[in-house]
Amino acid sequence: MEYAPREIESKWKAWWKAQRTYQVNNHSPKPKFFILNMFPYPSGAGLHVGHPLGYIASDIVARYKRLKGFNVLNPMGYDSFGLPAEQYAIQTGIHPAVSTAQNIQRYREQLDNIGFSFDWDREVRTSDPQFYKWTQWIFMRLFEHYYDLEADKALPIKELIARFEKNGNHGVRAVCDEDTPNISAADWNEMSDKAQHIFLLKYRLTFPEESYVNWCPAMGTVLSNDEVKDGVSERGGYPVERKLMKQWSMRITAYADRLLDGLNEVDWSESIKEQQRNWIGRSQGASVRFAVDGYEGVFIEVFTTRVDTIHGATFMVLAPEHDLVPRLTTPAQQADVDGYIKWTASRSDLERMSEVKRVTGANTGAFAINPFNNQKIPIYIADYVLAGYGTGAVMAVPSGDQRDWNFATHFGLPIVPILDAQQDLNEAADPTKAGRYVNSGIINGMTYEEAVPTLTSWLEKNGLGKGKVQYKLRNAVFSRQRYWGEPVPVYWKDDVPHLIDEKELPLVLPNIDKYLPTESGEPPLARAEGWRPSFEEGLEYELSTMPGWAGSSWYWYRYMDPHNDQEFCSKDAVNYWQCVDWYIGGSEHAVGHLLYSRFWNHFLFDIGLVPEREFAKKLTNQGMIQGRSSLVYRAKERFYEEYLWIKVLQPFFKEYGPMFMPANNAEEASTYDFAFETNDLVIEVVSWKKTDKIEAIRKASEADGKRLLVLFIEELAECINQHERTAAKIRRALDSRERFFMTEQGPQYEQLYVSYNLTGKYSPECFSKLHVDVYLVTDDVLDVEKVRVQPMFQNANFKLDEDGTFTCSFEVEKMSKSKYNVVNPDDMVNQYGADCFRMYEMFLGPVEMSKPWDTKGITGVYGFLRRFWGLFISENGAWLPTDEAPTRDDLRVLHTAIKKITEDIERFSMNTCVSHFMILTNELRALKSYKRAVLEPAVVMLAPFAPHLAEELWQRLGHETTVCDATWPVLNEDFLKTDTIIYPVQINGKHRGNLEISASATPAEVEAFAMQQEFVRRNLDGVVVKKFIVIPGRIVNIVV
RNA sequence: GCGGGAAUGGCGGAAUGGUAGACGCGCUGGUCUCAAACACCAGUGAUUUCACGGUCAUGCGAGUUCGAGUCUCGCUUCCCGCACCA
Repeated sequence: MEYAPREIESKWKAWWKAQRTYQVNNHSPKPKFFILNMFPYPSGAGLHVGHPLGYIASDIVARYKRLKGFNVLNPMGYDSFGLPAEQYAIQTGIHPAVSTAQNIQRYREQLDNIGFSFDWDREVRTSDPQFYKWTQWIFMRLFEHYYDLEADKALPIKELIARFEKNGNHGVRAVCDEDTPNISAADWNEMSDKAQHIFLLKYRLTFPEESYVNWCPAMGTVLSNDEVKDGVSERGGYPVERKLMKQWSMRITAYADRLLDGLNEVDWSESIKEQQRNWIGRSQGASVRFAVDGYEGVFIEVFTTRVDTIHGATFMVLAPEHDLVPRLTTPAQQADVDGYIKWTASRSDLERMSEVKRVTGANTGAFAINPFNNQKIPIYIADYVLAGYGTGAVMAVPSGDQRDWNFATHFGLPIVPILDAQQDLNEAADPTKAGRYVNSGIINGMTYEEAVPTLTSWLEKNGLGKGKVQYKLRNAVFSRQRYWGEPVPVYWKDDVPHLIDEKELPLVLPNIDKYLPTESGEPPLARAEGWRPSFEEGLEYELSTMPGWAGSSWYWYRYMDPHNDQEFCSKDAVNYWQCVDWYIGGSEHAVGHLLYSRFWNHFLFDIGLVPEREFAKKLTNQGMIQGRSSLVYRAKERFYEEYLWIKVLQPFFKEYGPMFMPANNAEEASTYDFAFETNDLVIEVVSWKKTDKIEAIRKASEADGKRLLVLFIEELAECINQHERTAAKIRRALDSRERFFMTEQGPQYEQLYVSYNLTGKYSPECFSKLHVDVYLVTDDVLDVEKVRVQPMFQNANFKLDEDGTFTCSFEVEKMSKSKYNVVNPDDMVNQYGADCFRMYEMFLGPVEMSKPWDTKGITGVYGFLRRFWGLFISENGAWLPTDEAPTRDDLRVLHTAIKKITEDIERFSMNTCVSHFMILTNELRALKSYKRAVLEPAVVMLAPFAPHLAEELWQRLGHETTVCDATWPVLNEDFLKTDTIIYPVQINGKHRGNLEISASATPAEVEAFAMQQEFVRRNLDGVVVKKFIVIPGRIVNIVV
C-alpha cells in the first residue's frame, strides 16, 4: 500500500484538534521548557517557504523536549499592528482590523497545513484590546518610574517626589534630561502643580519632548532610527527628513550599561551581541571645557576618548548646527560661515555619507583657549562633526586623528607631534599610544597609562572637565502619527500629560472615517469624534499611537497566561515559566525588537513583575531562504488568443497558474511576461481542445528544421516524479540536437511541457537558438499554430567566457512577489505532504544559514518517507512488523541512529538528523529487518520531524494515545560496540589500507598484525620504521 | 575604516585533530516495460593506468603535529552589520 500523505495528514490534524493534543498546562510536575518563535506580522502576501523554517526547527525541538519529559510551551501569535494594514486601509477604506483578521486567518490556514504543535488556545494578537490593554498598562508603569543611579534600577516617581520635598534634587543621582537645573526643596515646594509636573517629566522613563525626529512626509509619520536606512525609510524607501516635533520618548539610555552588561549573561550569537554593543556605542573618555577667547563665561564643551592628546589640539571644530556658531562668528567670516551652513543644510544625509573623503569646512574667526597651555586655537565648523553625537564639538588633534589630519592639511593648520614614538606626520596621523609625551606640559615624559589620570584629575580639580562615558544610543521615540497602533493611555490637561485612570483600560482605538492625517496635519486619531475623556470638559487624549515595537516588547509573558483580565500575567504563571528558554527568529531584529524587548524586560524586572533580567536565555537566528532569480520570457500575444492558456509552473506545482492570460484587447498589450526559475523552466500549455494528432505535430516540427522541444504528457496527476526525467530527456535532446517527443493523452486537455536546465555552459550558437516553439493542434486544423517564446534574461547571470561559451547561472535574491520567485508552502504540502515539506526544509542545510530554495531535492526526502513507510506496510498492504527478537545488527543500527539523532537535535543540526533517518531506513531495508522492537523507537524519533506519519504508524502499532506522549528512546552504548575494529592504516600520514582486528586487541597486537599486512610490507620495503602509532579504536600511523 | 561570519565535487551540504566529500539532488549504466514514467540495483571528486595501483585535491601562502578541511600566523574573495561616533 502506497504512502498517502494527504489522507494520513488530514486524519491526524483533525484528531489532534479533537484530542487537544497540544494544549499546555501551567501546572505540571515536569520541568518546563519555553521555546518561542518571533511572531509574524500577518501580511497580505501570506507565507512563503522561507517563513516556516524557524517554526519547523523549533517545532521539532518542542516535540523532542516533550518526548524527553518536559512540559513544553510552544506558542504562536501575531504582531498585528503595523503599517501595511494601514496603508491598505488608506487605499481601500477597509478597516485595518478587518484586513488584519483576514490575513491572520490565511496565516493560520497555512500554519495549520504544516502540522505545528502550537497551543492555539494561547494565541495572542497585539492589536487585540485584551492584549494591548497590558501594553498600555506597562506604558503607564514606565511613566510612573524614574531610573535611580544609586539603586541602579527603576524606582517609583513618588519616592522622587518625596526626596524633592525634603532636599530638592541635591544628592539625587538619577537619569534625567541634560538640562535639568539644580533645585532646592524650597524651589520644589514653591513650584505650581503644573511646574512640578513638567519638572518630573525630566525624570520619567517615558516622557514627551520636543526633539528632532526622522519625519517621513510620504508616510506621514515618524520613524525610529532603526527604521531609517541611508537616509530613506526602510519600508518603501521614502526620503526622511529631520523635523522638530513633540514626541513621546522612552528613556532607554538609562539602561545603556545594563543592556550592555546583560549581553554577557545570554547565549546569543556573537554577531547579534556585537550589533547591540555597537548600537549602544559606549565609549569612555573625558569631557573638557574650552573657554572662548574674548567671551567671558562662554565655554565649548567637547567629548574626547583621547584626552592625552589634548596638547596636540591645534584647532577646534563645531558642527554647523552648534548653538554657539552664530554668536562666535566674526564679521569678517560671516559670509563664509553662512555660505557653508547653507551648503551643508542643502546636502542630504545620503550625499554627506557618500562624500566622506571630501574635506569641507569654514573658519568662524573665533579662538578657543586650550585649558592646559592657554594656547589660542582657531574654531572651525565642518560637517564631519555631527550635531547629534557628544556635544557637537571636537578638539582637533591632527597628529593623532586622521580626519583632523586631513582637515589640518587642507586648511594649512599646524600639526604638532605629542609622542616621541610618533611616526612621520607628513604622510598621515598616528593614532597609536606608544611612547612618551612631548610638547605636552604636565604630562611630558609620561606614558599613556600615566597621562590620562593625571589630566583627568587636573580637569576635575579646576572645574574644566571630568571623566565621562558617552553612548551612541539615543532615547527611543515612541510616538507615531498613525492610526493602526496602540493608543497612548494619556490625556492632556493644560498642556501637561496625565495618565488615564487604570480602570479605563483598555483605551480602545476608536473608529474613524479616513485613515489619513487631518488637513491641519494632526494624526488620524484627531478624526475620531467624541474621543476624549468624559470626566472633565476640555480634555484631550493623546493623538499619536505607539510604534510597532511596543506590543512585541513583552508578548512572551502573555503566552504564559493569555486570558488573564486582572494582570498582564499572573505571578503564578510567570514564576512557573520564568522566561524564554530558547528564542528563534530572524537576525533582522538584531537591534530593534531585541534591544527594546530587553529594555522593557529589565524594567519589568526592576519593578518586581518578572523574575529574570534577560527575557531570552538562548537565541538562535534562522537564515533566510532566498529565491532564485527568474527569467522573464516574452512572447507575442496573438498566439494565445482563443487557443490556449498558458500556465507557468514552478516544478511540481500543478496549481500554480495561470500567471497570465490572453488579453481581450489586442491593442492593449502585445507582450506577456513569463517568469521562471532560471535553471528550470516548465511551461504548461493548456488548450481546451483535445487531439490525437501527435503525428501531425511531429511532422510539422520536423519540417521546421529547428531544434524543437515538444513534449506531451498525460496523467498529469501522476507526474510529480516524472518531471525530473522529463527535464533530463529534454536536456539530452538539446545536447544531441535531436527532437524529443513523448506522446500521451491527457484526460481533459492536452498538455505540453517544455523544460530545460539553463545552468551550465552553452556555445554562443546554442544560446542564440535558445527558444521554445510550442505547437498547437486543434481537432480539425492540421496546420499547427506556432508560438515562439523568446527568453529575455532578467536577473540571470550570463557570462561570455574567453573560450567563447556562455555560462548561465542563477542569482540568489530575496523571495518576493515582485521577483516572481515565491514558492508557497501550501503547494509543497499539497504535493508531498506536510511531513515531507517539514523534513525537506530541514534537510536544505543548517537552520542558521541562508540558502536558496531549490524544489528539486524534495524528491529525495519523499522517497525516504515512502521507504520508511515501506518498512511497516508492504506494497500489497500487508503489515510487516513482527515481535521477533532483534539481532545485534538491528540493535547496532537502531542505537547508532538514537545516538546521532539525539545529539544532533540538541545541537540544532536538523539537516544531519534527516540524513541519519535516511541511513537508518536504508540500513534496516538492507537488513530486511521488520522487528517491532526496532521500528517502534524509530517511529518515536521520527515523530518530531514527521508527526503525521509517525502518529499513523504509532496507531497501527497498537497504541491508543498520541505518539507525542511516548518516551524518547534511550541509548545503550553496548549495542554500538562491534567484535572487530577496522583500523585505517597510514604510512607517514597517508592512508594505505585497512586492517580488521579484534576489538580487544592491544596496541602491540595491532602493531604486529599490521606489520604482517601485505600492503604494509609493500610500502615499507627497505625503509626503517621510526615510530608506530596506534590510537586505540581509531587509527594506525606508521612513521618511516 | 571597524566588527561579525563564510569559502569543501556539477549542486545543497557532511566530517569530537584521525580513511575528506556522509546524506540527498543531478548524472551514467542496468533490471522491469512495445516505449516511457514510477520503482529497484550498481556506479559517480580530478587525473593516470588494460588492470592492481599511483598522483593531486577542502580559497591562497607559511607554521604546529606521527597526522590539519579542522589549530596558529599572514593574505584573497564573498556575505552581513555599523560607520566622519571624536
